[in-house]
This record gives sequence, C-alpha cells and structure tokens, in this order.
Amino acid sequence: MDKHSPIHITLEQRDETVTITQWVYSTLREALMLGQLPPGRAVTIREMAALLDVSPMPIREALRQLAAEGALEILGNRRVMVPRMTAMKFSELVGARVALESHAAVQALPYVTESILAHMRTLDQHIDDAEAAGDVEAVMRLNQAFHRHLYTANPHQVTMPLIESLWLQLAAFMRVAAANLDTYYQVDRHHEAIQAIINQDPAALQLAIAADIRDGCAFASSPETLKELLSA
Amino acid sequence: MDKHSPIHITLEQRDETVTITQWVYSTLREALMLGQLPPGRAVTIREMAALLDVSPMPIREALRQLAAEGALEILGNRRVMVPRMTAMKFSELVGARVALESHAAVQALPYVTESILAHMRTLDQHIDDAEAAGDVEAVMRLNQAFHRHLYTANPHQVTMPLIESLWLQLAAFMRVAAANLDTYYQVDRHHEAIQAIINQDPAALQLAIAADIRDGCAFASSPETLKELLSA
DNA sequence: ATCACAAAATTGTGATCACAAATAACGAAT
DNA sequence: ATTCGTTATTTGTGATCACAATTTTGTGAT
Repeated sequence: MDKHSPIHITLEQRDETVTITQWVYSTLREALMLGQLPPGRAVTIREMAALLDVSPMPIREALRQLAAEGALEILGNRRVMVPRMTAMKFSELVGARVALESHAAVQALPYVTESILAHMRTLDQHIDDAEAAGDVEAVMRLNQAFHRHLYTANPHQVTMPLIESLWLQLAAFMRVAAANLDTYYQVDRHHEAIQAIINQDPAALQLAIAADIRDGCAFASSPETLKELLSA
Repeated sequence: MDKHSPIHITLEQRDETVTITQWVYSTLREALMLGQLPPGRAVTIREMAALLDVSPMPIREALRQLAAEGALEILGNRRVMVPRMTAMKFSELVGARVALESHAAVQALPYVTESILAHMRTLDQHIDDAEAAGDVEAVMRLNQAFHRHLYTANPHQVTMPLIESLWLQLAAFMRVAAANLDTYYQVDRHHEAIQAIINQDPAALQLAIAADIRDGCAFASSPETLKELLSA
C-alpha cells in the first residue's frame, strides 16, 4: 500500500523572519518538486506536523494553499493526497504549459533588458555544465530559473503564478520519470530563444519556447514510454 | 479611506453537508465576483468572522485559498486586501485569458457531444434574453457557464482551475466597470463558436473564443476609457 | 494647525482542545 | 480462509486562547 509509505523530506533551514506557515509551505513544495512525496501518497496533518516538528496549524494552512495550486488533491472524504499522474493529464499539462509560456514569453519580450539577457546566457551556460555532469536535478532547477527569468521581465505579472502551478504539477512526475532514464538529449532551444530575443522576433521566440518545453518532456512523448513510466 | 468602507455580502444558504470553510469560501468568492468587496478594501479575519457569523478559523482557511487563486492579495505586513486593478494588469489578464481559453477550447473540441452542444445553445439563448433585459449580472454569469461548459467537455481537466483564477481576478473589476456603462453591444461570437464546433474546425473555434473574450472586455479596450474606469 | 511620541486597540500567527466522521483493527461466525 | 459486525484509532474541522507585531488613537509641544 502506497498510502503511508516511509518518506524523507529535506528540511530547509528555517529563516526567523518568515512565518512557520511559509516555511512549511516552501518545504513541502520543494519535497513535492523533488518527488519525495510519491503520487498517491496520503498526506495527513498530524504526520506532517510530527515530521516537520511544528504544530498542526501551519500544516493546515500550507496544505490548503498547495491544494489550491493543484500540488495536492483534496479527496471527497476531506483527506489529502499527492495527485496521481495519468497519460492524458500529462499531455494536457504539457499543452497548457506551451500555450501559457509561449504567450508569457512574447509578452515579456519588450521588457528584456541587456542585463536580463546576460543572466539568461549565464543560466544557459550552467545548464550545459549540469547536463554534461549528468546532474538531472540541477538541470531542472536551472531550466526553471531560465524560463522564470524571461517571463518575469514583464513587470505586470499575472501568468507566472499559473505557470508555477503547472510546473508544480509536472515536476513531481518528471523527477521520478527522469530518474529512470539514462540521458535525454536535447537540442539547445535556449540558444534559439536568446537569438530570437536579440532579433526582437516574437514569432521565433514563441516557437523556441514551445519547442523547448516539448523537448523537455519528449522522453514521455510516445504513449508506450509514458504508460511504462506511469506504472512504475 | 477605502480600507474599511461599509460593505454588504450576500449570504448564501448554508448546506449542511458542506464544511463551514467551504461555505465561507464560496460566499466570499461570490462576493468578490459581484464586486461587493471593492478593490483596495482590507479584509480582516475577525471582521469577516463577525460578518458571516462564524469563528475565525474557517475564515483563515478560505482567505488563504482565495489568496492562492489571486482573488486576494497578502501584503508584506501579512494583511489581506482585495487587489487593485491597473491598466496593464487588466491587459495582461485579458491576454492570458485569450491564450489559455482558446487553447482549452481546441482541446475540448473532440469531446463535445451532441448533448453538450445542445446545452450550449440553450445557454446562448438565455444570454440573449438577459442582454435584452439589460441584466448585466445574468449575462456575466451565463457567459461564464457557456465557456465552462465547453472547456469541461474535456474530461482531463488541468486548465479549468487556471481559467477560473483569471475570471476571479477580472470579474470584480468588470462588474464595477460594467455598472458604469449603459450598454455594450456584442457580436454573437457564441454562434460562431457553435458553428465551428459543428464543423469540427479547431482554428475557427480558437478565433471565435478569442474574439468573444476580447469583445467582452472591449469596453475597456481604449487606454483612456480604462484609465477613467480605474480612477472611479 | 502640524508633527512627534506614547498608549491603546486591532490583527495575524500559532498552539491546544473537543468532537464527529471516517478508517483501520479485531474477532466471531460461516 | 473469508466475510461481516463491532470496537478502537486516526483524522479533519472548528473553537478558543495567548502572544507579538502592527496599526490606530490620543496627547502633548512647537
């Protein structure tokens, strides 16, 4: 039974200026992103309270927030669990990412300064390094930073929270799926995106971002591969 | 000062099968949609608890959930308020709606059955009636139902929560803005959408949905008009 | 009147408790 | 062994309280 399998959550260091609820939130969020809470796993208030060594109250608040973001699922019996992934849901999530992020990229384009572009170059370099080193976790984290840096160039943010929600729902599965793979080759779409920004070409940027997202999820593109990963 | 202006919240009838937190959530959500909580208004736990005649606890949970959906804003001093609208934010929200909903419509297209289409026709008819009667609130409510019915034809829902979030952020402003207007004429894009569904034409459906959204927000399309509405 | 500062009130956070509903554990009967 | 009914345990929900931080109010001087 996967309802209460033993789990390990990486405890971040507690910053005193931040509320306990916020700390719990980011800790659980990170655990979900790293796949430390497997899909289908039941998440109870008291267990998490004991695990993180806090009272039940901050856990309640954090769980409700994570559920609102789609990172957790509240069942009819009011119990909370890590959502299971399905092939169709995966496909829909990727499609939603493409639609939202390619739009966000275009909307951000006019706001990309030289300094932002420079930082994106740096991130791209680090991604190459991490890929060469085979550090899957670093690749995922840096890749998110790359995208986030681009989208948040636009100061009028309404899409970023939605995109973060999609990342959160995908990341847990991606993490465990990617762990079963040796390597996944990837054309450097980031370079294409950077070039499109330099040329101030919205259409090219949109294509580059869409291709980057699809490439990143390509390991599960074929239905058979995906089905195999889901059963694991 | 708009921080604690007098307010009236329409209390829905309490269903005994549902938790108090859920009732508070839907009540406050509806109040926000109806513009009963004006932008910039401070929302305190104890005031809402007194207003809805419940203990502070369900309010806390509901506020956090609404904040996670972007319907409320948590300030740095941990206080909660109804977000203010800006011209740019409005524009970004509409753009995000177009990107996300035109995508959701296309993804739903293969799942639209005859019975779903029939219900959409009925809703469209009711919208025409409400428009003729000048019932702005009914138009908005029915229009949302029309879109929701289309998108949720797709059983693998990941976009609907995101779309609902955008509606929630826009509705409050739209409501108070529309109240200042006499009428706003609108081409029947719904008919175009229905026709596109019948023809199983994704591109036409995408265009119809995008146009419908833009038309619905057209009253604030010109920067001057929007600015005028924002200052009110 | 305007500003500065102290006192009072308000507010979010977190802890603890009671309770009902749901789940799990257990034991008897088939 | 399996199934069913009962008991025990776990769990989410909601209420109440204490506390620290922020905001507001009140009071004084310039």
